[in-house]
Parts: sequence; structure tokens; C-alpha cells
Amino acid sequence: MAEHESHQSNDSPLLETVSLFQGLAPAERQEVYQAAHHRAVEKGELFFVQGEEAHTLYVLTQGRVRLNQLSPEGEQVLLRVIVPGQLFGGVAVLSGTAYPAAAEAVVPSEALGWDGETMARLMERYPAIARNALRLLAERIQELQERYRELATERVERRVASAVLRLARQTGRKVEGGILIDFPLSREDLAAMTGTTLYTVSRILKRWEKEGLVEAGRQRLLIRSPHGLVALAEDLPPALEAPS
Amino acid sequence: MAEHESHQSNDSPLLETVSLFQGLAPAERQEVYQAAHHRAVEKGELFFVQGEEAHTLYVLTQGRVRLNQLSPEGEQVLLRVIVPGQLFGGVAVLSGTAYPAAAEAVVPSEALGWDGETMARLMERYPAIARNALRLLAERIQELQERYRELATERVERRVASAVLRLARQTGRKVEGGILIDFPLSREDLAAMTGTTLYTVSRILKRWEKEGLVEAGRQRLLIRSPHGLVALAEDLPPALEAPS
DNA sequence: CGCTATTTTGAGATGGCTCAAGCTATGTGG
DNA sequence: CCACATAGCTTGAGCCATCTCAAAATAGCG
Repeated sequence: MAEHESHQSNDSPLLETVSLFQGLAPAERQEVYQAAHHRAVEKGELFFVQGEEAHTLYVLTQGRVRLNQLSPEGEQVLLRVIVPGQLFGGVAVLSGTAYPAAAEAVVPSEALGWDGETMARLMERYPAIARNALRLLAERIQELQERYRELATERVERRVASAVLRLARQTGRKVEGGILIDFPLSREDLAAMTGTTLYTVSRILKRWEKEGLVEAGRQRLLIRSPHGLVALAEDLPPALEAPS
Repeated sequence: MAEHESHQSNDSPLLETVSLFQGLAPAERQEVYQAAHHRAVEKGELFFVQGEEAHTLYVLTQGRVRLNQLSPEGEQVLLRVIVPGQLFGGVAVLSGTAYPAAAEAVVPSEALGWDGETMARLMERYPAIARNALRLLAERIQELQERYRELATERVERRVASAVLRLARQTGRKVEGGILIDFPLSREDLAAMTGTTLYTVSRILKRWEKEGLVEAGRQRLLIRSPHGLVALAEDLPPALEAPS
């Protein structure tokens, strides 16, 4: 029957953990799931491009997606990295405008999509979805405001430290020796997240490596000492090795 | 009876223009209005402080309010300026967290306030309010993202130009000779909006004044040539005087 | 095994910050 | 109504964090 070739179920076990659908009964989630269409994109491909009229709101189910915003002059900013369970494209759909950024899969990725009208209908029927959406957007605003302040008032090294920690929290995988950022992340990506250049990021990572804070490879970042980075991000006195 | 000493009505003519309540019938707006309480604060006073648990969502009816975010290190960022009709404090109430910024009246100001539960109840009853709120938040996110990119990729002068233009659009008053920013705005305020220092802003304004773009006084800014500023903000070739 | 993307490193330039000092409106109390 | 206090603004000089540009090293990938 109408069955997607999904990974491990024809049910909506995945949606259980999606905060947009929190508070729905299983049967309701099932209905929401039925209304979705499934989309898979290759590494490097886009779910949507910046400027395209927004039609679909996605929830990522597999992979990692970057939201890039391009300035009129062609400079890129990496607004955020989406991990499974998170919403993307929603802002544009809800405000009825064009996508303000492009969504690029950094690894092979899959998502569920609902077009604007469908989602409006679902929200109508299940106000909990609208409430959740409000809460999610409000949280996004708070985070954005904080990052805005960070960018406005803090030096590069600290911004990079914050960005790395944020990534670690979002998409870090515990491995022996530390926390590994779980997708290919280049110096240039980090630069685009923090408003600096890839050269400066490279130098900073080298320095951190010397200090034993991280282990940085080609598109790879292992955080050996989250504490050390937190200290940097918050400008604590650089943690003495052996307090007397 | 229970009548506020409001400026010119016991009705809700004001709410008509508030986008949060767009789409409500007059009677419904009336009910919304009944549920509000009225609050006036003096110049320099705060509607709420940063970190305070969020209880009330406001719509400004009179005056101008600044939303300031303070960094842990004590540096200030001016996130936005609220003009009558706009919502503030809503993000914190909707996400159920503490206010992420302080709201300071830059001139004597008045607002209508609803506490979180009341607003939740109203949204329940009138889904249009929830829809409007979603749209408003989505628009805020878009604006913030854009400003984030601006801060990340553009030089100070251009950022200041953009900030001034934004203010002019929001709260500019046409007067003879140009557009006047309609509330006291210091060099330091502009610096806090654009992530720079008051010294740099001062120099930039002086330069613009020499070029005839603006007229800058003590906490006063008159834009003589919006076009010139737009050119700066967008890095067009600096508008030739007389194209041959 | 060679090609290409990524990263490192150096050297030099500079935009904007910092600090210090003086200036000037504005409002206030005598 | 004046003189003074104050908050806001200007200006200079020096510095430095970060950017730029150039070039070489490295690592994957096909």
C-alpha cells in the first residue's frame, strides 16, 4: 500500500520526538505523518534555494542540513545546522515569504515535508501544533538574539569557541577522547558561522590543538576538553592545571 | 465602571491597527481589550528587566521602547526599538522563559499588557491571534537573520547606514529638509545597535554631515538624503552628482 | 598516482578600537 | 537669569586584532 521505504517503520515513531508534534496522541501523530511527503536528497544537494517561494515546511529525519544565507554581495553566512527532529523552512512558510536561506544537505539526508496549506490545516485541527510552533519560533528568536549580541560584542576566538560548543551540544557524538562533531565541518564553515575568515579559524584551531583543547583534522573536529572551551567562551581565568 | 484613563477612547480603535489582532471582529477585539491592563511608564523607566521571569506580553500604545540585551560582561546591545502597535515581551512569554532583554521607555510610554495565561486563553478562543503571532515571530526571525548576516559580513559604516534607515522606516517623521528620527537617539545607542563604539559612530556621522547626507545633533538625527544612505548601505557607486 | 579541495603559514596592511582630553548643549539650582 | 554641573559629543594619537593576499603543504578521492 501507500508505504514509504522508510528506515524502520510505517508508523510515526520518529514524530514522537519531534517537538513540533509534542502533545499529540499517537493516532493524531499518525494522521500528521500521513499528510507528509518524504524526500531524500544527496550530499551537497539542496532542499530549497534562497529566494524560492516557500511552499514546504520540513522536519529532518536523517542526516544534517545547513542553512546558508547569501548576502547580495555574495558572502555566505551559515545560520544554523539542522539535526534530525528539527524543523526547517518553517519560518518562511509561516510568514508567507520566500525562503530567506538555502538548505543544503551536508550528508545524505531525508526529511518529511508538509506544504503550507496542509500544515495550516493541521494546526487548525490540532492547536497544540500551533502552540509548539510558537514556542519553537520564540526559542529561535532568543537564540538568534543571543548570537547577535555575541557577534556584536565578542572577539573572534570566543565566538568560534561558542559556535563549536553549540555544534557539540547539537550534533556532538561522544567518542573516546572527547566529543566529535558528527558531520564534515571545514574551517570555512566555522568562519561562515562566526563572521570571520577561514585563515583566522585555522590559526585558532591550531592554537587550541597545541593547548590540547581539540584535535582538528580535515573537515573533522574532536573536542578533547569541552571545559577548556567553555572557559574560553565565557572568559573564565584559563583553568589552572593543579590548584594548590 | 472599570474604565482606564486612556487617551481617547474606551473602545479598541487602537487595536484595529495592531497586527497581532488582525482578523478579529470588532466585538472580539473589544473582548481582547477588556482583558488587558494598562500601564504607563516614565522616560527611562523599565517595563521589565532582563532575566525577570516573563509574565506579561505588551503592545505599545504610546511612546518608544528600547529592548536592550546585556552581555554577561556588561556590554549592551540594542536589539530593537518598539513603536506603537508593536508587540514586545511576547517571545519570552510564549517560550515560557525569562525576558531575554530589558524594555526601557526612551520617552514617556504606555502599553497594554496581557499575562501569559490570559493570552493563551485568548489564542485558544481566537486562533487568528495565534496565527498572527506565528507570522509576527517568523518575520522577526527573518529580520534577525538578515541583521546577523549584516553584522557578520559588513563593515561598520554600512551597518550604521542600515540601522539608520531601519529606524527611519520605523519611526521616521517627515519634516521639511528630510526625515527625522522621532525620539532621542545618541551616538552610543547607534553604536549599541551596530556593534561598534560611540567614537566610530561619531566620526561616521561627522563625515556624513560633511557630505550632506544627514544633520546630526545632540540625540537627534535628521536624514537629508535617504538615497545617499541607501547607496551606502548597498554599496552602490556613490551616486554621481551630474551624470554626463 | 595525480588532481583538487582543504588547510597551514607567513608577511604586510588596516579598519576600527582604546584611551585621553577637550568641547558644548541643556537643564538645574541658587 | 546666571553659573555651574552634567550628559553627550568630538577629536587626536597609537595600537592591535583581524583581514588580505600569496604560496606552499597535505590529504583524500577518483
